[in-house]
Amino acid sequence: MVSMKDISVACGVSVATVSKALNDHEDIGAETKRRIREVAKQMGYFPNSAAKALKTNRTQNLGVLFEDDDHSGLTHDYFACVLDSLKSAAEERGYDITFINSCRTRPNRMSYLEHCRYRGFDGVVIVCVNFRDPEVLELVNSDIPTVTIDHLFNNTCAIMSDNVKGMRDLLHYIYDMGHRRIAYIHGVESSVTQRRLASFYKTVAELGLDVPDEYIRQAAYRDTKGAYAETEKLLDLKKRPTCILYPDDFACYGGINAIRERGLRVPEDISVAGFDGIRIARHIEPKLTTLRQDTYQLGRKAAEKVISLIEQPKTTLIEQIVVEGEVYVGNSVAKI
Amino acid sequence: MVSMKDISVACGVSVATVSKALNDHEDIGAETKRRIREVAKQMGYFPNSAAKALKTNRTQNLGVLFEDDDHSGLTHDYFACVLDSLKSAAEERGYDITFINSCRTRPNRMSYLEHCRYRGFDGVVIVCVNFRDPEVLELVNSDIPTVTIDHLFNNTCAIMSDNVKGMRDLLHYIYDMGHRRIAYIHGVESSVTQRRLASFYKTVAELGLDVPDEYIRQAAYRDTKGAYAETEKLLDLKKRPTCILYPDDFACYGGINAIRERGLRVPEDISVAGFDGIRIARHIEPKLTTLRQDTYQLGRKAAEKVISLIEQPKTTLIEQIVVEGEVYVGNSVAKI
DNA sequence: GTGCACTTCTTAATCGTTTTCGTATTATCA
DNA sequence: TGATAATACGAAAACGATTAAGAAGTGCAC
Repeated sequence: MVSMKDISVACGVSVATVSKALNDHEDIGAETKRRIREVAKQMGYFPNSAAKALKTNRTQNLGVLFEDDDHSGLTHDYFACVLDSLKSAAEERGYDITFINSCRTRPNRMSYLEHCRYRGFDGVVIVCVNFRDPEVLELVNSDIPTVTIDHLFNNTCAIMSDNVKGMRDLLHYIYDMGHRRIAYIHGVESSVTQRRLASFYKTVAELGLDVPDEYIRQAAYRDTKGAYAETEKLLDLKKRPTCILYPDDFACYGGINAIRERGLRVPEDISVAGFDGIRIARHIEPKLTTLRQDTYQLGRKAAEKVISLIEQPKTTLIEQIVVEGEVYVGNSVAKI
Repeated sequence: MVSMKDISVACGVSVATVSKALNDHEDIGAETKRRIREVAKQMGYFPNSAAKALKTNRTQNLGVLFEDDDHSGLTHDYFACVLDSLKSAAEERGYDITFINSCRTRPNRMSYLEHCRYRGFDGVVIVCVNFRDPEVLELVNSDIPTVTIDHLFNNTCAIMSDNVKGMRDLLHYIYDMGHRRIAYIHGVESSVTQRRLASFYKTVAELGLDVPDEYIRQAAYRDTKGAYAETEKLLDLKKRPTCILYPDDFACYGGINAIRERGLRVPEDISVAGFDGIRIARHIEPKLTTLRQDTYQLGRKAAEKVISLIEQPKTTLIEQIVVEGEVYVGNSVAKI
């Protein structure tokens, strides 16, 4: 590794001068700057991030907390897409991304916050995690700039997919297709679920629909088995729904299986709608009608926000940024 | 941040003593060690990774190069699963994971190798990248311990999914189900494709099957449109295949769509098989018969290997580790 | 009592930067 | 001409750790 020392020798100046020249301080002569920079480039110089971090307390590195109870974080299409977008946006701005270690089994492990301090992350993005975890709270309440995705704390920035509008739009579409008996198998307890569920109730009320209690059921996210089972119960009702909403696209396929196994067709006999808009759902028959969340913007905004919190702490608002999704019209909801 | 200095003051010893106590050097008295450790824990001490890295030239951080031409790295189920497993295995051993910046558009950007030196990665894992990229070659040829996944260089360790055996097993299964006219839509040029294709030819020869040239077609990985188009051509043949192999599960659905649009059924009229074993393929009808690659082992072995290259450079062999997959029997291949 | 070996701890240099403060040189002006 | 200001650079400390080398203190043999 070529260091500033090497450059200073080559140029016959001090390391201080080299440092200042490369960082464009104004007390270095134009010609000297030029020469130093040229030599630096030619010698293939790049700074040592550890030394720089030690001195400046800045690492240009973001920590990403990305874990899931059922260990499906990275393998979860929605979150993977968000992360991918987050990564690109951060890299464009010169920040790298490191995972916050979530291994719980190591002896002498650090808490999330400790790990962040250890690595000196300039900021943190929290995705798809258990937001009631005390360690997450500790992190959120620390002085490290933090952005959460799809969860709202009162003292951090949050990037939220607009689940309220999303659910409303989806319901309106389904209503417009003629459906009046709409069932909703919602996800398990979480703020996202709450939002969607609240929006569901509000919207059906607005639309003047009658939704019997048996139409509201629950299955975990991405749980095809659970969705299958709940769908069966819905199909057993004397007054069947004409359309069923699922927690997410993945689970929706569990429901489709249940429907088809009874010899019913999707969407001719029963319509279904998902949530998320995972890629493959556009390539499999029936193409899922679903609320496609804007993962690109979610990831990008998260990166932008955390970086602005880092670089302009004063001027950056603690706010909630909402990203709208859109109804993707497949062919899983029939016109009736 | 509490530093060793703080602990040394609190304990009335020198920082050197603190450092050695915490690192369990043997020239520190047992009682002193105990006291120092207790105080350290109580004060909430954790080392500063930057300072440590600066001094030791070790970061306990792995770089992961994870990019794709079509920018589908993280959103690609197979690679996402590999990365997830890699991450877990690395974290269990105390290593963190940072993405090697692959943003090509930044002014003054670093090459992959430069970025690795800048961050001081102890080792690197290369996944799903363009292996002909000169920057990748530069990285591979450097002195940084490197492990590649699914690609073989002659001077690095490689973790390979056993595509040869995989293809053979899959073909044998299909053969055993009675199929004699088997078509293969293979992926585009890559070492993985070569291996699978070679294994395909070898196996059909062993089985004494006649495979007309029109049965061998090409479509990009994960390209449902391409797979759709090539499937149509196969269906147009006077002598249709009874079973079609696809580059991967995702593409397979493109083929299924083509088949169904002709009013044919899968698998009753035409059988299909995928490759990869992505999660959702087990939940959608027809459940794909596919070669399920062992992403858990691939990621895990990669982490173990690169860490052993780092920690025991002398004793670690430059080798090729092969991870076998298994035929996942769905119901997309009919018995005939 | 002296010498020697152990054990246990300290001193001080070092890693590659950044940054404050000081200094030498030149320019400006009364 | 001499004082002052502006410009361009350097010396040195500091960030938080590691580590080689050295220095006390203790115990033991003779």
